Amino acid sequence: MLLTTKTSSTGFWVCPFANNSREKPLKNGTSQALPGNPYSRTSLFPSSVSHISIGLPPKASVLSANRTRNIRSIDNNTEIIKFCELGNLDKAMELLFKYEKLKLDARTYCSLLQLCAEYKSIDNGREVHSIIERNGIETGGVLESKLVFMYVSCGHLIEGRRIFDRSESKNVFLWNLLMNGYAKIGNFKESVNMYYRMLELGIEMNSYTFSCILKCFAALENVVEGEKVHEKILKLGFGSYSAVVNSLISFYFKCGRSGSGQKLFDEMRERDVVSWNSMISGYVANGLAVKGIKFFMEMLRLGVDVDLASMVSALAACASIKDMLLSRAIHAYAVKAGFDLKMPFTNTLLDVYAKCGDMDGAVCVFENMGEQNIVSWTSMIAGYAREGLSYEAIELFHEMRKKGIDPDVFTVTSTLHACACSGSLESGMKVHAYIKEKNMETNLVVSNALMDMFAKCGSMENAEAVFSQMPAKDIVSWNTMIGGYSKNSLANEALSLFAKMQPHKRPDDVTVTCILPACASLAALDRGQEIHGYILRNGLSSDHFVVNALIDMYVKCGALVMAKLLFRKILSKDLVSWTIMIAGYAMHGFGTEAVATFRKMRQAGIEPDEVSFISILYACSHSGLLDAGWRFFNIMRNEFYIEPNLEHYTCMVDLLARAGKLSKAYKFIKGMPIEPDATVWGALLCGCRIYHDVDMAEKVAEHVFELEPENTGHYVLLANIYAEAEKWEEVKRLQEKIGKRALKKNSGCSWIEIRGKAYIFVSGDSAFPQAKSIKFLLRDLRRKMNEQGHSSKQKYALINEDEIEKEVALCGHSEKLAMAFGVLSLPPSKTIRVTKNLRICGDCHEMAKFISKKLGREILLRDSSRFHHFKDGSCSCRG
DNA sequence: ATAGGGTTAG
Repeated sequence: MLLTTKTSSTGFWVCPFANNSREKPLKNGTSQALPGNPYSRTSLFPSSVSHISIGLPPKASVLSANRTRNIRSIDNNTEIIKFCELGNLDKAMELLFKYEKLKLDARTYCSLLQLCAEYKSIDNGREVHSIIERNGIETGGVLESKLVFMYVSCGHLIEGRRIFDRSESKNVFLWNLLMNGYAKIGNFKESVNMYYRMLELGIEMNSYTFSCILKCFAALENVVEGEKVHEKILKLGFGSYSAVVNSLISFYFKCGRSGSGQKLFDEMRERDVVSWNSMISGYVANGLAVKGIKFFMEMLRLGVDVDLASMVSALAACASIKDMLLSRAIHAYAVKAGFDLKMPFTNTLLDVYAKCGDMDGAVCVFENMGEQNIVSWTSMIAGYAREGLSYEAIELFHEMRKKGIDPDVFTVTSTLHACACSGSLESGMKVHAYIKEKNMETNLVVSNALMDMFAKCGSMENAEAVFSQMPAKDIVSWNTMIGGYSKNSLANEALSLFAKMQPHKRPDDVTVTCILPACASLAALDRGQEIHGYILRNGLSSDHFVVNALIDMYVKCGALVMAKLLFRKILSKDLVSWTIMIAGYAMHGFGTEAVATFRKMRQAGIEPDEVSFISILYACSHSGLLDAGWRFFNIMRNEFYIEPNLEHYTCMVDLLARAGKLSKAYKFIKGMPIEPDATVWGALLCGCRIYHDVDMAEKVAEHVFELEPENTGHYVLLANIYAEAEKWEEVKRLQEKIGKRALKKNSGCSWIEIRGKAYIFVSGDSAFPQAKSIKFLLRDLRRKMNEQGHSSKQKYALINEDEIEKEVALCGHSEKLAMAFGVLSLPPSKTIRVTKNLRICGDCHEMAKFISKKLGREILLRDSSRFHHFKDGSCSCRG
């Protein structure tokens, strides 16, 4: 998950830790009422008629045929009503058509509409409606209510609303009905509008009204308005209605006010099962699962009748604390109580297994539950995704579609998560196509998940496309984009989006952990400090992710002292905090301190992982701690059973090469159990340059060129090795090769931040601020260096002839220009902090040392691989 | 005649 230590690339600086490998959800309990919830209390088939279905089995048909004979003599109204009571909508409709022209009783139409509502049969409902209209039946009063009820129940709110609006006798029942209808489809704003309208018109509200409006304000997270409703409830004397108080309790829990919920519960005179259940689920939703379980236990102790909801909530609590033992006990209890075969229960049980990481167990529940619904499938997908089994998750997504189950928003977000984790853009695109097909892009959570998937698959263009067309963006949307830019090495884009965000949304803890890596990668210390200020002002510094990101930022901006200070202040340092600090010491050339920190980490009982080993090996190689390096390499393999990866090998080769053990390094590479890449060979090539081993360099270069033929850096390195050995023929040959391949050289660029503004210098570019004074200063310095015997060694400059000319004219590389600019622009007491995208060149290194001595300035230069701290004529990298 | 608690997500 962490650190991408490519010592030879700038990738190293692009945030390791802070990126949002923080998968914690931002808000809990924002579950919205989904339309068509199969578990609503109003069962589709009332228990009295549950054995009769619309498509009648043969036996039942005979039965109803007999009945038809028996009731033939009875009048038309009674006849239809009889069938309605039996739940036989088809037959009732048949008769209705038969007597279409007759004016039937209002109560007959009412019965029919009631049945249509129960079966959610909009087509039949519309037929009844039109027959009523054609016969000119007076629809005032009950019939009108029934019509609205039918439309709302069938999910056709607009038509229900039309009748409601025209109605002259709007009673509180109808108001409640519509308000609830809007709430059910998630249109809480319209419910709230209706509530305010009721207030205006002075309509007498009842307990149903309050239950509904509290649910809406909870969903809209409008605590203030909800509290006003609370006052009204007390004033109107509804404070003792259990349904109302229960609604209040869940309202407070959903708004994160557990204390208020608890207080209401304590003060209740008569608690019913729903009150208890609200407490369990309330605490679970607020991350206090143990407290939730305590309420469940208390119910059992007091002999309160637990129902399905109690069991499900208790089980959900087990899932959130991953308590398999307790969930087995609850499962056993559920078997006794007969809840174990209910869909919500099995689904939750499945989720417990999945959340505990036992996917085999989850599969077992899934296969044995007989019938699976969309929740079962989604839990499986989410489980696989969490376990990193992305392939399985994506497979299930397609499988459920084949089985005819339509994935919903929950399903697609889980699947997208799987695509994101595995970085499979292709699968992600397929899910995107499905989302478009189902018009799900309008859903905020879905859009956020889509952007996250695109960002993690490295396609910020696609993420941007989704982001820009979102009508409403929440904090997660902004954080996802900023984090995406950060992780995709687009630090400037991250910073500019961060700035754009401010007028819309207040940055939170996640935002700052997303933006700090961008500051770190740009070495933008001033910006980083501003954000540190924001963190302090807004009390975000108690968050682990924030503090770690902050330390990482300070390390990478060269403010090691500040990083150490913050690190010392952390009370419970986690693996990431330690690893950042070890890497920090490593980058700054404090190998011994890195080793000591590693030891302290182990003393603190923290187990190192492969990333912390990369850091410590990197520290050893950059400080030349050969023996220590080997020791850690062996500890990693033998004590922690961590198989070294390419990055570990690169560190070891680097370590050997810097120590001059070139042939040993060569043999080491040859003996690697995994295929070495160009970076591994490149580390050895660097060693060849230090020790002027041309023969070895040629051998090594072959491998490097083969693996990365397009990387000019390698050719330049070999050319320099030839030049230093004065093999000019070879140099020329290589230069021709570079020319023939028309390889574009990575142009060097350096920048320096002065009072929050970054000044960028590109080598070969003559347009930069204060050009005259900089050139003058550099020429002067060069002259003084020559006088003191620092001959500007020609070998440093042998890269490319045109460039030499340019650079001579400009008195040097970009880092020289930036340093000179720093000398001119900053007061003498201030450290000059320069950042370079490539490695510092030898000549610039010499000059930096010279400046530090001659002008008494401290220079901190960050190149692509480490920090160079120049002071009193020497550098922390010791050459 | 309508409600309050219960499973899946960024």
